[in-house]
Amino acid sequence: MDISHIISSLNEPQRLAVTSEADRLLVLAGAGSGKTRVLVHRIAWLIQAENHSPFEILAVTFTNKAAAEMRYRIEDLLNIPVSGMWVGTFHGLAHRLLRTHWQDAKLPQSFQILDSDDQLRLIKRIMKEQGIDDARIPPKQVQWYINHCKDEGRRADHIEEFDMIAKWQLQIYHSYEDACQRGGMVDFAELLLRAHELWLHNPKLLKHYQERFRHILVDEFQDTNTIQNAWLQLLTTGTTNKMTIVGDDDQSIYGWRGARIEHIQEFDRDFPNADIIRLEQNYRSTGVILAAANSVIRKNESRLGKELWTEASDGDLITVYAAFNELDEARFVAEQIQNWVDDGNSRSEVAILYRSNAQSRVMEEALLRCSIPYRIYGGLRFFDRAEIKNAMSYLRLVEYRNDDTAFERVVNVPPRGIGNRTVEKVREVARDEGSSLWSAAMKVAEEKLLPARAANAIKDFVALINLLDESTQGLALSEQAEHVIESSTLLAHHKNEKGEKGQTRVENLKELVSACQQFGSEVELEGDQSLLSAFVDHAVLESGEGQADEFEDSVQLMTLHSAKGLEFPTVFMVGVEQGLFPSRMSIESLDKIEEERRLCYVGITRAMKHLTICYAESRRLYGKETLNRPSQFLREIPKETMQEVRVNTSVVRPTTFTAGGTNESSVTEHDGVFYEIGQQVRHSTFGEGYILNCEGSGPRARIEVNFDLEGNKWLMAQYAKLEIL
DNA sequence: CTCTACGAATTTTTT
DNA sequence: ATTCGTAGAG
Repeated sequence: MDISHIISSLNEPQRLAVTSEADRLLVLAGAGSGKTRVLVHRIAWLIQAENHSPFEILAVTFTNKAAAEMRYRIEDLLNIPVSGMWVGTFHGLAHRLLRTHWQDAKLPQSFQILDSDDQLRLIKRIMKEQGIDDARIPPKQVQWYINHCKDEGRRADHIEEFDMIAKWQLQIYHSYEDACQRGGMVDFAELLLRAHELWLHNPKLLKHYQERFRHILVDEFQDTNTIQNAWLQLLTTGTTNKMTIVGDDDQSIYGWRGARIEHIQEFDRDFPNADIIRLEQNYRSTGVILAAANSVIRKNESRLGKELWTEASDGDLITVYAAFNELDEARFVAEQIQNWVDDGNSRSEVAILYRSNAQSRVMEEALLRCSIPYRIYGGLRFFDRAEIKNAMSYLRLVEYRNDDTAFERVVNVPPRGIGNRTVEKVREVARDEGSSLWSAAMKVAEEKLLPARAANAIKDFVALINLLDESTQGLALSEQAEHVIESSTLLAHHKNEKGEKGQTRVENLKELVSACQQFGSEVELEGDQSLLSAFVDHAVLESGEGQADEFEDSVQLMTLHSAKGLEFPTVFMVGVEQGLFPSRMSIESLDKIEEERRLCYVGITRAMKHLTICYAESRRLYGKETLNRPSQFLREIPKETMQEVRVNTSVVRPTTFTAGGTNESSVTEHDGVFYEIGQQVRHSTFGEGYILNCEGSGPRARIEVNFDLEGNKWLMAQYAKLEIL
C-alpha cells in the first residue's frame, strides 16, 4: 500500500513524530506548528503503515469539536471510515465506560448526568436543608470546592479539614455525594473520578482496556487535571501499549479550573523514558508577530523552552493604538475593519479578542453603528438555555419519572400554583419514604397531605406528565418533543412573554425539535439505551454552539480563552491594560501572572498577518470610570516590532509605555535590589502590597505599590525600604 | 403563591 | 451597567 502521502507533506520533526516508535512520546508543539496535523497523520500512519486496527487506538481531546474534527480529518486522509476507533473527550470516554460497566461502577443503569447548573441547584437545596447560611458560604464556592476535590481525585471520606469554613464545605460535600448516589446522579467531575475508580478497583477490566488500546494519543495535554492524568497513568503503566501526548506548556491557560501545567512539564517523571520532539517551525504568522510572541513568553520562568521560527517574511509591524477611552477604542477598531473590508477582504478573516466578556458590548455597538456583521463566540450555549433545559426536563420526566433533577426544575414551570411550600412538603415525604420526588408527589396528591388547592395542583401535574407519556407512545423523538413542548404549555408560556425574549425562546424551542430530528437520523445507539435517553446525555455532554448565523461573512468576537486553537489573518487585541489584562485578580501572584502571559502569547499567535493591540487610558467598567495603565505585557514586546498609531493627537497623556517623557519600565533597581512589576512587597507602615509600576533607577527610582489596606502609592525606593516577599 | 422592587456582585470555560 | 437572587407586599 502506498503510504508516502501520509508523510510526504511533513517537515522533519513532524515526520519524526508521526513515525516514532517510542513507547512514550511527548510532542511539544508550538502555536501554529501543525499540532493537529501531526496527531492526525500519526494515527493514519499507525493504521496504514503499522497495520494497527482502528479498534486498537484511543484518542483523547478536550472538546467535542476537536474530537469531531480529528475523526473527520483522519477519515479524509485515509479515505476509509474508522468507526472502531475511540475518539472523544475525557468526559465522553468516561461516560461511555460508565454506561457499559454501570454495575461495576456501582451506578444504577439509569444514571443521569448533572450539568453544572443542575449541580449548583442541588448544592443550594442541600445547604438549605442543612440550614447553612448561603450568605456566609456562597453555593458557588461550595460547588468549586467539590469539583476541585474531585478533580484532585479526593472523595469526601478521604478528606480532613481544620478550617471552619472548609469543615462546612466538606460536610456539604458528604451530603452531596450521598444525594447523588441515592438519586443516581453523576456530575462532570464524577464521570472522571468514577471511571478512574472503575479501573482502579477492577484489575480485570483495566487489563482488558490496557490490552485493547495499543496506542493512546492525547491532545492538549497541558490542560489535563490530576484525575485525568491518573487515569492515563492507570491505562499505561506496566503495559506495552504506547502513548503519544501532544501539547504546549506555553499555551496552558486553564490552571484556574484545575489543569496542571506540571503534567506536561514533568512528563518524563510520570511516564519514564519519554522521547521529546519539539515542533518549532511556525506556518501561521509573520516574523514580526513571532518575534513579539517569543519575546513575551520568554519572560516566564518555568517553561520547557521553545522558540518559534518561520520561513515567512517579517511582514507588517504590530500596530499599537492608545485610545482615549473604551468608546474610542471600539470606534478605532470598527474603522480599521471597515478599511480592511473596503480593500476587498472578508470580515470572517478578522477577530477581535478581549480578556473578559464584559468588553464585548462596546465593540458590538461600534460594529453595529458601522453596519459590520459580527458573531460572538461563547456565551450561553444552546442546551444551556433555560427554555431548552425546561423542555428537556419534561422529556426526561416522560422517559423516567424518578428523575428528581427534572422534577424540581419543571414542577412549577410554567407557574401552575405549586409554590415553595408545596414542593417542600413533597421533598419531605420523599425523604421520609426514601423515594423519588415523583412517587412522593403521587402520595401527596392521593392522601391529601396538603390543602385541597395545592394537592390538586400536584395532581394535575402528575396527570399532565402521564398524559404526555401516553399520547407520545410510538412517536418519533422529534414528534415527541414537539408534542411535549406544545402540550406542557411551555410554548404558550413563552409566547406570552413580553418583548423580544419570548420570541427567541419560541424559536429556540422549534430549534430543539429539529435538533431531535437530526439526532435521530445520525446517532447509532449502543446497547439497549433508548433514543431519548441518548439524546438527554448528548444534550448535557455537548451543549452545542452558542450562536447560529455562522454562514454570513462576519467579524469574530471572542475572549482570548476561546480563541485558543484558532487563527485569523487580522487580529485585534483590545483592552490590553494593567488590571484588565492581566486581570486584577491575577496581579498579585507570579503563577497567575505567568498564566496571563501565556494567554497573551496565545492571543498574539492567533494572528497570521496583521496584529493590532489597543488599550484605553480611561475605561468605564461596571458603571465606574477607571484609569488604567498599558499592560505590562506591552512592555515585553520588542519596540522595533511595533508602531504606534495616534489618531487623537490632542490628548495629552502623562505616561506612555514608550520612552518619551518618563522612563517607566517593568523593572528598576536601587542599591542592588531589583524591583519588578507584580512583585509582592512589605512596607513598614503601609503593610503588604504588590508593585504596579517602576520609574527611573538608582537614587531616583520610584515605585508605585498597591497596598492591600492603603491603596496605590508612589514611593521613592531610596526611602521606602521595601521588603520583597 | 406570584409578582415587583431593591440590593449585591461582576475573569477566563468545557465537560 | 446589568444581571441575578431574595425579600416583602399583593
